[in-house]
Amino acid sequence: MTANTEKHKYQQQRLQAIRSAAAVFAEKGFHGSSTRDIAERMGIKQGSLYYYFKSKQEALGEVCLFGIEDYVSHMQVIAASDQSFESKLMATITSHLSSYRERNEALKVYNDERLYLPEEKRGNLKLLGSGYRQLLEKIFEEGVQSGALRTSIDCHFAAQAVIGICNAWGDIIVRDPDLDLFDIIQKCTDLMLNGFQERRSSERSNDQ
Amino acid sequence: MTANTEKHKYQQQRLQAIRSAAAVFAEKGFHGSSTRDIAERMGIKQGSLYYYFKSKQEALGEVCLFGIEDYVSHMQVIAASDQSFESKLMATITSHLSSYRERNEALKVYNDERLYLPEEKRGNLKLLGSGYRQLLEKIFEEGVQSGALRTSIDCHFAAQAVIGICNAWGDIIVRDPDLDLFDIIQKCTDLMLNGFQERRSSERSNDQ
DNA sequence: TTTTATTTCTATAGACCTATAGAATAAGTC
DNA sequence: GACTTATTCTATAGGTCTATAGAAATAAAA
Repeated sequence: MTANTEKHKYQQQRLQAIRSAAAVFAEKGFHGSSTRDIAERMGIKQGSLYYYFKSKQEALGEVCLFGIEDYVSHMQVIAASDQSFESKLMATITSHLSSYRERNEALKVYNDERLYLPEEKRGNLKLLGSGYRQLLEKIFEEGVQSGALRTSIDCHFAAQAVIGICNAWGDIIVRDPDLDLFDIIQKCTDLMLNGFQERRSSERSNDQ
Repeated sequence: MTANTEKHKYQQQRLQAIRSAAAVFAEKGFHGSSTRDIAERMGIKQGSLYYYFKSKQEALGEVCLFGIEDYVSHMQVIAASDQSFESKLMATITSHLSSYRERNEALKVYNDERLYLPEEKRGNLKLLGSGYRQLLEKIFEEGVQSGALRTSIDCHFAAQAVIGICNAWGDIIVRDPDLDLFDIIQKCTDLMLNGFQERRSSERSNDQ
């Protein structure tokens, strides 16, 4: 019984350490946090933390990975599905913003602090992150081909814009937990699809 | 002559100190930067910096203020003008993104590091920042009234979205100075007005 | 030149921080 | 219980950092 429920206690505690580090890093930033802060949050002494991490920087790496791993894999599921473009876009936004709500600290740390990782680790994470963006870009390309999107749009720009707006709202969501997540998801999706402008029946040609 | 060109040398050097602090904070974050880094960048010794700042935190406050003051005042000009909604929106995006290009470090510092300021100073800056957002919100409200925008849009959401997307692209612009600023400005404006979706002549009613 | 004011320097106190080493305790196994 | 392994603790070396004090240098004024 003990073997199954606790596995090795080490794994549980290490996960706890990652979560604590995520919370502290999110609040104070990587350099503004001390290993004492992290240890205290999980109820152990500063020195004991090094039983779980070789260094503070390794902790940052684990937090960043923890922050994006399953939101990237979720995107793979969305991209592989055969829903309409509109559904895929909404699913992407939903997934992205929900991640902020649920595992908010770690994702925020990934966005804001990953540049303090050593070159190599940052490279690995960058692969994950740009994989995410490329999947989204592909969804847009398919949207263009299927006729759901205007042919004039720049899919790279579009993917960056979606990610950017999700991160911006994610930041706001993290700070204000009372916000209606679904409302924001709908409005973001609507913005991406339709923009804010009233549609005129008469086509204007003086675009600029 | 000396009185006019040099004023008191103090003011020039202090401005130089603010710029140096902005550059260093933008690169390494507030807590990741040392006063030695800042001093070295302006060619003086660490201790000498305290002739211009009472503390490192005061330096951060000055950088943040420097970062947003004229981009806020520029927004006041835009809001008070009597251009069309489309022009105002584009002017806003242009102003915002150009700020990133020109005074990029300080504005980035304002966005990323202001939360490390003491309560009071942060409050002052928040007033400026939310003044900016309210002006933008008002532009949207006028757009709705004039019929340029759909009546269903949430102006608060819209303003946050514009700011969010500008900051997201600002971050990208700062890291990649080769990007075509005007191209991004146009695409952002187009996204906000029209979205990505192809316009159908037949109106669909199953919106969701 | 002498005097005064401005700017920068050196040196350091005092605090905090990371990472390590080795002791101590708890848990598991025979 | 005796033995082994896993987890946490205490203590500290060695480093860096902020902020201050007072000397030195430079510029301005008299």
